[in-house]
Amino acid sequence: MSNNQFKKGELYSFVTGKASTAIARRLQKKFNNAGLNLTIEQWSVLYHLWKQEGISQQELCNATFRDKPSITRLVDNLEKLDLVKRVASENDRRINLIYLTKQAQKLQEQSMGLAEETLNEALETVPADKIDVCKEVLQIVYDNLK
Amino acid sequence: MSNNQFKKGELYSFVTGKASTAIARRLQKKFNNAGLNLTIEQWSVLYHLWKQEGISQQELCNATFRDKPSITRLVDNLEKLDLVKRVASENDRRINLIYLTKQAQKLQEQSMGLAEETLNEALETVPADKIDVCKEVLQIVYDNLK
DNA sequence: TTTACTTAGTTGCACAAACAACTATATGTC
DNA sequence: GACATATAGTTGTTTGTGCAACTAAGTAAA
Repeated sequence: MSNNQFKKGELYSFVTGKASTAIARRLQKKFNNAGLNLTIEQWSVLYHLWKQEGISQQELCNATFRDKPSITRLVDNLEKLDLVKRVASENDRRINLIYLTKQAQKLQEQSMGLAEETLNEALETVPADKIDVCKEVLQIVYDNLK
Repeated sequence: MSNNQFKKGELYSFVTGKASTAIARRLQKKFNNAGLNLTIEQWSVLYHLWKQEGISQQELCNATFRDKPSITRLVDNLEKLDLVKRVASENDRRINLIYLTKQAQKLQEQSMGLAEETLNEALETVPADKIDVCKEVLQIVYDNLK
């Protein structure tokens, strides 16, 4: 069917995720400037734990689209930063349930504020209906490939 | 002005680039299956060299949105794979001009074909006008943040 | 021409991703 | 219960990114 929207020059940005890379860099800078000692990847794990803590590493894999080794190491580093704790499940000894520390709970409001701020800067001047179309397309892309 | 399009659940995908990550993974798999021993990042450098070779590492930085150390190492690895050569500029001894080897020239058609194929799979079922809006929004995002 | 400044590229370090191979625990079947 | 199989998580290796600090080479001004 060849959806031939993509002449050469346009192919590149889609594959490399120019826009999302720019967003992530901007947010990382905001974290650094605010003295938050936190990577975007670590934040993305906390993001899901703020919604619901006490979930397994496997559930974090599914939520963050990462493989198991990536989550193992992110949880390692978050534990070193004293932001999460691994707690072995009572029912199933294979499973680690991940809980937030008090310190991590304190980070939620500030970091989510910076993330929202970043997106507002990114989408300044973009009309709401176009944002909606864009979100829709990106969701379809993900669904087509997952 | 608070472009409040972003409730919590939607914020995440934008920051993490879910869609572009999925595209890159799919393309990497296609490279692997085709026996192309090439990372997406290496391909993204070749991509610009196929358009114009003999450019400097700094120009590759600008073209690929990477910093100098990243390009240094990508060129290192491409050199090890015998896909590019560094040639010191005659006029300015600080500059390395990057040239493609014959082997790299052979990769262009096949890898670009796989990239196009990937995008067609990603955008299957997405109407052309929506793709256009999406491209437009992503470009604005990039311009707003760069 | 000596000094200061700028630009191009490299190196070291910490962090992260993808893959393969591994351990430990659980489950299902005979 | 003993076996095979599946699932959860870890470790090793290669590759890439971002930052800071560095070297080498070019430029400009005294």
